[in-house]
Formats: sequence, C-alpha cells, structure tokens
Amino acid sequence: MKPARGVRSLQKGLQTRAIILDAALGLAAQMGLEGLSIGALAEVTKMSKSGVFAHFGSREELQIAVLTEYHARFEEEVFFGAVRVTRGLPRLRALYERWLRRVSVEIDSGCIYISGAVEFDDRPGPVRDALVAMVKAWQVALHKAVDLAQQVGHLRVDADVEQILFELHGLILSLHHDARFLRNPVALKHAQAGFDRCLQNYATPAGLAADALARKPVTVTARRRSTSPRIDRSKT
Amino acid sequence: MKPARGVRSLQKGLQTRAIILDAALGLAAQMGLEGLSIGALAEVTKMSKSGVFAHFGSREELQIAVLTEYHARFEEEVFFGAVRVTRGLPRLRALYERWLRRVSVEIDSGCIYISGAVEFDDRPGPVRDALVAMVKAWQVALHKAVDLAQQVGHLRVDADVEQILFELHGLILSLHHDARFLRNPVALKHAQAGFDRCLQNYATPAGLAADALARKPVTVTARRRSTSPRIDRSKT
DNA sequence: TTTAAAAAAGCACGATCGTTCGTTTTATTA
DNA sequence: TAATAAAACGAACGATCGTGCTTTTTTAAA
Repeated sequence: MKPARGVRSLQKGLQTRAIILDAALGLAAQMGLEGLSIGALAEVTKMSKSGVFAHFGSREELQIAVLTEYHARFEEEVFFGAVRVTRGLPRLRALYERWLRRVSVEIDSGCIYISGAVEFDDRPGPVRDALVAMVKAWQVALHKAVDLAQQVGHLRVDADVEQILFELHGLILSLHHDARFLRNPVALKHAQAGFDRCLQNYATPAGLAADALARKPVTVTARRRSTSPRIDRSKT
Repeated sequence: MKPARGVRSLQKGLQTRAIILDAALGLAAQMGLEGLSIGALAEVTKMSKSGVFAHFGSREELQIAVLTEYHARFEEEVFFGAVRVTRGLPRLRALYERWLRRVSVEIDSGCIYISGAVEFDDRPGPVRDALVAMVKAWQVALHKAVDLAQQVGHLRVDADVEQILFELHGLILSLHHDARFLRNPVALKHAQAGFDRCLQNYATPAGLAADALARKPVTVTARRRSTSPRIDRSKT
C-alpha cells in the first residue's frame, strides 16, 4: 500500500501516535512550536526519526497536530469545566480562574497559544491559520460569557465587550510574562487583583453581589476529570 | 594578530558592524532572536558568512549585540523623550503613549522585548540574562515614574505600584498580540482606553485634572531626533 | 608609495534539520 | 498457524546551521 497518510485506522498506530503527541506537547511547550524538532522528538520517545515522521507526514502536520491536541486539552480543562457554573459573573470568573490556573500551572511548561502567537505573528501558512482559528474560537467563547453576564444583569450593558476581553487577556499575558520570564512569584496575585478591579469597573451592584456569593464555592472546587477518556493524561 | 575579539577600534570595522547590526535588528524583529541566522544575515548584507561572523565572535554575542542596540533605541525613543515632560501623570502618560506607539509601529516589525521574553523564558544563558536585565531596567524606570506621580499627588498613595505596572504592561502585551497576531485594527484604541480606565481607578482628582490639562499638547507632540547621531536610523 | 594591520572572503568541518526509500519487524486477520 | 498489512527501523540525501582556519583584499599609517 501507499506510505503513510497521517490518518490511521488500526489500534497500535493511534496508540503510539498519542504517545508521540504527548511528548511533542511537552517539547513544544518548552521549546516552542518552531523549536520542536523530529530528531529531538524521536530521542525522547526512543523511536527512530523516520518512525516518528511517518505518523504525521510532515513537520507542518506535526505542528498542527500538536496544536489540535493542545486545543482539545485547553477546551476540556478551561472551558467545559466552567460552562456548568451559573451563567453571569460566576461563570465568567470560573472561566478566568481556570484560564489563569492553566497559564500559571504552565509556569514551567509554557502556553502554546501565547508562544505560538509570537512565533507565528508574521509567518503565514497553515500552522498560523490553525492557531488563529483556535485563539479566535476561545475569544468567541469568552465573548459569549460576557454577553450572558450582561443579559442577566451582572455587567453593565453599556460596557464594551471587546474592551473587557482585551483587558482580561492583557492580565493573562502579563501573568505569563512575569511568572515565566521574570520568575516573579506574586504575578498570580496581580492577575487575580486585576480581574477584581476590572469587575469593579464594569459590574452592576447585582453582579458584584452574585460574584461575592458564588466566589468561595467556585474558586475552591478542584476540577476532576470528566467522563471522556480521550487521551491518557497521566503526565499532566 | 589574534582573530576577532568583538571589540573594534578603527573606523571601517565599526561602520560595517553598525550596518550589520541594523540589518540584524530587522531580521530579529521579524524572525525572533532565535530565528536570526548568520547565513541569512550575510545574504541580506551581501557579505560572506565568515565576514559577518568575525564582527561578533559567536552567535550568542551577536544576539546580545542586537539586544543592546535595541535597548539603546528603545531608551532613546520611549524613555528619554518622555522624561522631559512634567513629572506626575503627564509624564506617565507620555511614557505609556511612546511605549504604545513603539509597539504599534512595530506591527510589522516586532518588539524584541516581547518576542524575546517568550523565546527565552526557559532557555538559560547570557542572552536571557541580558534580556531580563533590560526589561527590568525599563520596569524600574516606569516604577520611578509612578512613584513620582504619587509624590506629586496625582496617584493615590495607597495604590500598589507593582499592580499598576502589571496592568499597564498587560495592556501593551494585549496590544501586541491583537494587532500583530490577530491583525485587529482597533487594538490600539483598546490599549488607550485601558490606560484611561486604569487612571480612573488609581488617580486622585488633582491627578485627573493635571492629566486632562496636559493631554492635548503631550499626545500631539511628534518626537524628533535628539542631538545624538549614534546610529543611522534611516530605515526606522 | 610602501608597509603593516585590519577586514572580508573562501573553503571546509561536524552537526542537525526535514525528508525519502527500501527493508525488517510487529501486529492483525483468515 | 499462515498470510497480509501496518508500523518501525536504518541509512542516506541535500540543505543549513555555527564555527574555525587560511588567504586575499582593503584600509590606515609611515
């Protein structure tokens, strides 16, 4: 039959592909998507270069596969865990808290969305396109959460949603920068305080009340695995 | 004589070194410090690889030289131009406006501080050390400006200076992300509005008055070259 | 204009990169 | 267990990487 096509249908193939992808996520988080090399990936998985290569067909497809996998994990950890929280400020805070935790847990692993945005901001091609699509999808999800918070009367309706998202995203980026690059241990507190101050600007009195009410239970709840066992997550 | 030592004393050497460095800044702004290769640099300057190489002695020293040059330009454009403005909120706004403009002018050239922070956040070595030192120096300068704004009564003295810096930096990072990566044309407006909203939180009434007074003349003044002709800036 | 030094070029090195191809091993199915 | 397909390997390719050496060209001083 023809060589590899990037799409597997049997057991063993998918299994080792998942192992490779898991290692690739770790490598990409540390070295960046551009720093991810097939040789290093082969070494870390104790496979041959060509063996690794055959699972993806090209380096570009490997990068896209890494992105797709990262997106799935991000979605599951940050998004799906928070949409079950009461809509309005409680849900928005839950989204932000999980997002924040994802970036600060990744203090020694790196957020591929953030590093990828810098690496591919003027490097056109399918990798950039895929990354842009994922980041925009996440922004749309946040947009909806803010919209809902306005509809339930938690956020002032005259507030500019895009402006809120811009500022919240800035807090996340600043956290990533200060915690990871400058190794500033209080960066997390600044990001949390920034969110609170943002709310004080855009929230209604009813929103602040709802937020205060929901605050303890929401922030404390530790997230447990949902039912879908899509991928072994033992190293995460 | 011994080979190259990275320090030149005669005319021609420094001259072409400056030319190379200028090209290297452009390349690094586009490809990142890690994407900067001596081969590509030789091609763009129409020199031989070894000819380029001899001016720096190693790739690492080239990267550091690029950083140092970038730092000098940043300092001159952003910092030295703003410290002549009245201390307090007017100066802080002047600093922020220039910083902002530097990042948004660089929409198609890239801020090396920001891309470098992502590239070197877990890549120890002298390049990372140099970059950290420069970013911290800039933060210290901003810190002083905020301190002064508190001392002259423009900012509330109970405000956390580090928190203010964290949030302002977040706005800059968000601008860089949205403008450069997502190509969102309204990102600049969001960054400006974010600054204003930040002031409304931390400024005193006297500060807001001083800011309103100084706003027109300060923001409009276009910056002209100062007297020091350290380096040909024709491409900038 | 001759002379000594600095600058640039030329060439080659080992290493690593992504990728291709043919072979061998492993896994699945009949 | 035998037959068949998938998976992994091994070796090699052209390209590029940073870097070292030697030679030629250019520059500055005598």
